[in-house]
Amino acid sequence: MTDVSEPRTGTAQALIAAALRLFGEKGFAATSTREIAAAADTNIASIAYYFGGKEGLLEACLADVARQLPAAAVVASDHSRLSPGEAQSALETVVRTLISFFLTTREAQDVVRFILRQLIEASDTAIDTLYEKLFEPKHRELCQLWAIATGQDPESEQTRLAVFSTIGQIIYFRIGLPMVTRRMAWDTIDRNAVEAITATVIANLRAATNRKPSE
Amino acid sequence: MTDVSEPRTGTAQALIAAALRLFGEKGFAATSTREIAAAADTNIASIAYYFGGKEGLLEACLADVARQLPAAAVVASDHSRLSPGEAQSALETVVRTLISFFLTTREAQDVVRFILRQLIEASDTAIDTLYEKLFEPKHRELCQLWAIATGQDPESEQTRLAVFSTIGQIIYFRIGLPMVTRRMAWDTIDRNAVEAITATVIANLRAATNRKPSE
DNA sequence: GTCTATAAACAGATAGAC
DNA sequence: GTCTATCTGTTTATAGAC
Repeated sequence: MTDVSEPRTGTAQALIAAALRLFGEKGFAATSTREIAAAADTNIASIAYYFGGKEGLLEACLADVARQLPAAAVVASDHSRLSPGEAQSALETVVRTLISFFLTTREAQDVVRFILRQLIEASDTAIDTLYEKLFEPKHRELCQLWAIATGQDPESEQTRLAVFSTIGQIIYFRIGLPMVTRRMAWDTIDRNAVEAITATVIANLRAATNRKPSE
Repeated sequence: MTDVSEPRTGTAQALIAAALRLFGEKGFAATSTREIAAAADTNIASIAYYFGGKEGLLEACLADVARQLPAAAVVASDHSRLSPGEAQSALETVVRTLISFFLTTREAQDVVRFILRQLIEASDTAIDTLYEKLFEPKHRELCQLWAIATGQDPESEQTRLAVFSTIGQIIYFRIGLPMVTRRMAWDTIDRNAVEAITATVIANLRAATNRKPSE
């Protein structure tokens, strides 16, 4: 078992990719090591060899996600000099990017499913990893944009919760997608569906950021 | 194995209650029948006897939830005669009820966890059950209230998605609770926490329903 | 209806050949 | 590093006594 902090290659990487997909699809407990090994086109013994066991493979998946994803979700390089209008635009861009990432990006689908599942079934330590590496920095960034756009305090309770409620809508449209598609009578998530969802969330965002700070 | 459509008693009911809790806590695959039987204070053979197997017990849990929950989540008896203001009030009451149900109701916690988990890991048939019995009727009701409050068409794409985004915020505050509590530095979900979340969602709701129909 | 004992399949981990 | 074969424990399901 090699260092957890550096990227993998070859068989180890194939195992992580396969595990990420299968853990996301069926859950950790429901996925067998035999299945993972077969999907990675190797043998079960290699899981113990590289990761010490099934549990170690899960941790490696978490580490992999925590390392790769922040780079793919850059908001902006420097917020401090933005005008309120620019901050609002930046917020809307983030919303658009996140929605299309969550709903359409093929390559990211495995990662998204994996993360969402971890959110529900993960242990405290796994959640700590996701929170510190992924969630907290991103949320804090959005709070700063929100503050510039609205003139509020970036770390006020109101701002933090408002950002959560915006993120929440996006995440829900992914988690509740089976319910949404049935209710909307969509058979696929095409451009129009994504655009309709985006329009709804952006409209809510605008309505929320236009609120007076005193309200 | 008896009829799935009628309520259970005695051992069968104890098994359903235990399974509901354990499936919700750990997931279907990670929960063993031994564990369920022990929690229900009976033997593993009784699961096969009453439900035909572990899978049958899951279906019985779904049926149980689908039968019990709609009764506990009544919105209003008759919407048709409400004024826009009354409809708005009814919407806000639903939001308050749902948030306190999702975040604080002790007795409902097992059911909530079970449903949220099913939403992610369930098979198509399980999702169909949840959708038809639980989700669709409730969503349709809320769309009617939304329509009265805003003057929009209750079945327009815009209305249906707006209702989804409101529900989404509530559901997310439950699913993402581990992240929310960390970010908000809450150690428990007390009255103040629930009130802060409620205020955020209600403020978003008001901002959304005040939108012009043409927008 | 309830329960014990057990069968048959499967899990994750590992020893050891190459 | 890779792989097969196997060990050991656990799983669900079931047979059969009461």
